[in-house]
Amino acid sequence: MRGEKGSTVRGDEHAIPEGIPAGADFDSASELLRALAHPVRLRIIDLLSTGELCVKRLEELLGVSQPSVSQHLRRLKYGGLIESERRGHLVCYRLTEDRAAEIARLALVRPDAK
Amino acid sequence: MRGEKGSTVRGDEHAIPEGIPAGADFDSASELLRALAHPVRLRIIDLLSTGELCVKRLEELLGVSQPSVSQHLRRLKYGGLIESERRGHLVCYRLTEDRAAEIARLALVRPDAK
DNA sequence: CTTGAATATGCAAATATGCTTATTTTAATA
DNA sequence: TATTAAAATAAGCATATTTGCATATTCAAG
Repeated sequence: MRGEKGSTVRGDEHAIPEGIPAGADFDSASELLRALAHPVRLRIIDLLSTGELCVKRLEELLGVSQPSVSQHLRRLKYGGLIESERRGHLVCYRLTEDRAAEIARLALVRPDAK
Repeated sequence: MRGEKGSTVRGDEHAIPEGIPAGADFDSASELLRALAHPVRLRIIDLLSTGELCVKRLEELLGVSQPSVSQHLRRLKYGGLIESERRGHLVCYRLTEDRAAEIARLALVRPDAK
């Protein structure tokens, strides 16, 4: 991307229709969605919606290399979607809020199986 | 991406926890989220949740160049989130289903204003 | 204080995105 | 038919992601 980062606002706008959640933050929202917009991360969120899981277990369940799992977890963590806690020599992850899981579930619903 | 495309499945998995929507299609879901994961597209979805709007009007409301608006619209259209209809020399767009707007609204909700 | 398992990081190459500036297509009208 | 407005496409770039692999780092036991 070349521009700075905010939602581009080039000219003056006219009457704002409505429906826009007051001071909605479209940038943060899109970041949240980007964090979720990856098959592996979606599966991680889905798996964690059941309960806490450690990296090792996720690696097995996902069938993805450990470094890869860690990277995806880091991304989700930066996004504030999950949090971790060390338990012995395992590091367990869990969701910090339900929003992520709700969005994931909505996105996973196939309205009309392709 | 270097590999094919599907959610990587490298080894055999063990007991699948649960919570996973049967034959959930994580790839399609992540595509849907990627389509929404952009501030301008989120605003478009939000604006359209109010009702039909033509490109020209969107261009004004968004303060984004016409080609850019068209590109975002095309992306949303490919994702099946919106549909268009020609009205005179204007082309109007509207949501095809509520899912997109619901996800957008969920993502826009600030649980704890930063 | 070694050892081995579990995690985290760093990199480089391949892709994917998004924006801007033309150019083209479509349909309405003079 | 020639013109014009509106929208879609194409081309060129700069930047971001994703991946796979290699390499650290961190712990918990011995």
